[in-house]
Amino acid sequence: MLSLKKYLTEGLLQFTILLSLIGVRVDVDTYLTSQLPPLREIILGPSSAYTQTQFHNLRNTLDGYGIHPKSIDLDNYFTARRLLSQVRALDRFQVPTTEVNAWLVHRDPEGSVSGSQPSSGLALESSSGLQDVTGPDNGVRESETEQGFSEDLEDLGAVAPPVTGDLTKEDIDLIDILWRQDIDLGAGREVFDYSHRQKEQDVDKEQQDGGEQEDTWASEGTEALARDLLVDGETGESFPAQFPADVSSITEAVPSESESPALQNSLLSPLLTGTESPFDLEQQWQDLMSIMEMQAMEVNTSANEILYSAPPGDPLSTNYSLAPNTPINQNVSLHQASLGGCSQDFSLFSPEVESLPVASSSTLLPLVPSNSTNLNSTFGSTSLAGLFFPPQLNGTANDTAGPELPDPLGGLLDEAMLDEISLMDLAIEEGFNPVQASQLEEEFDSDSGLSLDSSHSPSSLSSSEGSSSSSSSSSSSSSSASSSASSSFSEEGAVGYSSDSETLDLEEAEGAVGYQPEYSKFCRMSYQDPSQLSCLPYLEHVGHNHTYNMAPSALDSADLPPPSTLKKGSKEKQADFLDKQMSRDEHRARAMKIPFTNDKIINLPVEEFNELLSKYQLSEAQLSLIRDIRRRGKNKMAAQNCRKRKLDTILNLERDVEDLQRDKARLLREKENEKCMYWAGDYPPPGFQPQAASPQPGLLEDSLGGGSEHAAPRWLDGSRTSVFIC
DNA sequence: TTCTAATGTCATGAT
DNA sequence: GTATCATGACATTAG
Repeated sequence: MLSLKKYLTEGLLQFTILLSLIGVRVDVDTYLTSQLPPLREIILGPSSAYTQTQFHNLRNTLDGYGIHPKSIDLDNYFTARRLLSQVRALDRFQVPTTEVNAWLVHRDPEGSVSGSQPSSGLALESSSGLQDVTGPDNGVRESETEQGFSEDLEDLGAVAPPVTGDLTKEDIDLIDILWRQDIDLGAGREVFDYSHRQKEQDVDKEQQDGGEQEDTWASEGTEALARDLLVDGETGESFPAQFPADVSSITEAVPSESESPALQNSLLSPLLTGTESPFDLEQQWQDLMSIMEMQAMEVNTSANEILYSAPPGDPLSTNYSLAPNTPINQNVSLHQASLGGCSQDFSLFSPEVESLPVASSSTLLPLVPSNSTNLNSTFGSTSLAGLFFPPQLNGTANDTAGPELPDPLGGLLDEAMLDEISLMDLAIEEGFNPVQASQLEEEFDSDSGLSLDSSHSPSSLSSSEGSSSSSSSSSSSSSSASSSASSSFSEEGAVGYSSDSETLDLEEAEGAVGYQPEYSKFCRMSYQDPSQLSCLPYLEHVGHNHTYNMAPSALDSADLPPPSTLKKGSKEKQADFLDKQMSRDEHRARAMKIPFTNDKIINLPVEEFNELLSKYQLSEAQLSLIRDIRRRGKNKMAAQNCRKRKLDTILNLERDVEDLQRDKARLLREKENEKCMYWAGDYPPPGFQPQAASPQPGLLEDSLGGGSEHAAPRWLDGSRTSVFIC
């Protein structure tokens, strides 16, 4: 294909140049840019802008109707979706399932660990593992190695290269992708690396031999670690939780680095499923049962006691140097996050982590958890939650979880925050678009009987709707153009073109549900139950507008507080603003008391849409309006798509034209540098010895060999030229 | 006041 | 026949 491209491109250009030399004007741009899509695709490759797509079908295949498959932001979509899917796992405890992916990924690089021979890995790594503990140089070297490992993901293969003869290149690529996802999660390959764990196991074994560990310690740690294993929602891969979801997991996560071999086995067993010996399978079952037991038991206190009762002489306890009153929860998170190359991985989210002390001379692991302040300061910015919560919220959450709070419970992820994460999780499953989180929640609202339009304030609604209906239905221009600008809510999301009007899209969505667009992403739960805001102190300042469906007059006359309150005044303004933001169809829908939002009407698949219609007793007028709204909404989306596509096509054509012009100019310059061509009519000028220029095959008919009396070659059209080399 | 860009809507054809 | 999409044409609105 490449050669074909090259041939076509060069051939056409040469052809064009030759034609232009004989006076035939050829518009290269016309032929090469867009007028011949197949030719263009041959040369430049297929363009999604020219692909017809059934959006409603893709809606199902793309796990929701959030993004258009032709969207150039599809990569961002998947990236964001993956990140959000990781976040959603934070609030869930997921029992490690028998996923073989992790095991395949983390096979011993030497190939000596055949799954049923864990001891071989132990033998291979035992010496180095000991050196890591006792030798400061080695510790530093390991940290350096990890740093380099995480800095260059391509070098990750050196840590645990999947040296397996049976693996194909696709397998290796898949493994690397899975690894990268683990890296994104903050779990370095070492976390899953059998050899690496075996190394730690050796350390622990030595310590256990010294009588520095207790059996209860190990059992607690086993359960803790097992519970800390999460399953990637996207890949199904088990991985250690970086952010413990509850206090027990947090407090127990600290000893997870210094537990007994049984603990290590528990960590390994979920990852070695399918390839481990029957003993390991049995061990895994035991771990699983212990996990189930731990779910019903509160063991954090005992774990803490065990943790703090570690002998002071214990090198590991010295390393972690945890005071009993030290809030360790987030330190633990970071500590775990820093395992292996995770510290660098977390630098993806915050470069501050890179400035952390990587390793001390006596530490086995690069991150020193005793530096609680530093770690806590970085946690807020490095946590995944920080990716999705505004800094303000994140900062507040960090404060609540900071070391200044004596209660270690205060550092946990707030349950309400986890609810938010769950909500975003649901939004992911519906197509990631955050706007659709509101849509999804609206569905919940509808299911719970909390009608969006009618149940909030029916009395005021009727008044407002009456006014709006009279105005909107009578005068088509009653709604401003801003409403149209904002009405692209899930149109953009549904059809995929990520326009610059995301904010406006949100406004539209909020216009439907009555939220302030700025806070829409984080106030979903409060819509159903504002009291839940008490659990989210960082959201208390959010001025919720629950009067969105009230007419301004109703807002004035109703139970509005005195206008002296600036906050309330802004509410009123926002209500007015949102009312103005509504499109005509929204006004009409409210006037007709349509019990669901326009977004639903427009974006639901036809089956669900019909189901929705069947759920309600709607009049003919309502049904007609709903169908009109759906038709107009879809057409609006289509129009936006069409314009966007048209614009993209124009821009692409412009770019192609520029490129081709540049190439053409370059080729002409090169040609002119090689030869100076004179148009000499039929005969060469006197004094010049004609040298038959090498004619292009098929373009010139060499008449020299044809017995012609003229020496000059003859063009196909019969004209004769002489080409002389300067 | 006019022009222009952006957007919504309708009609129509295609799938 | 219906639903949906694509697109040209026109209307409206804001700047």
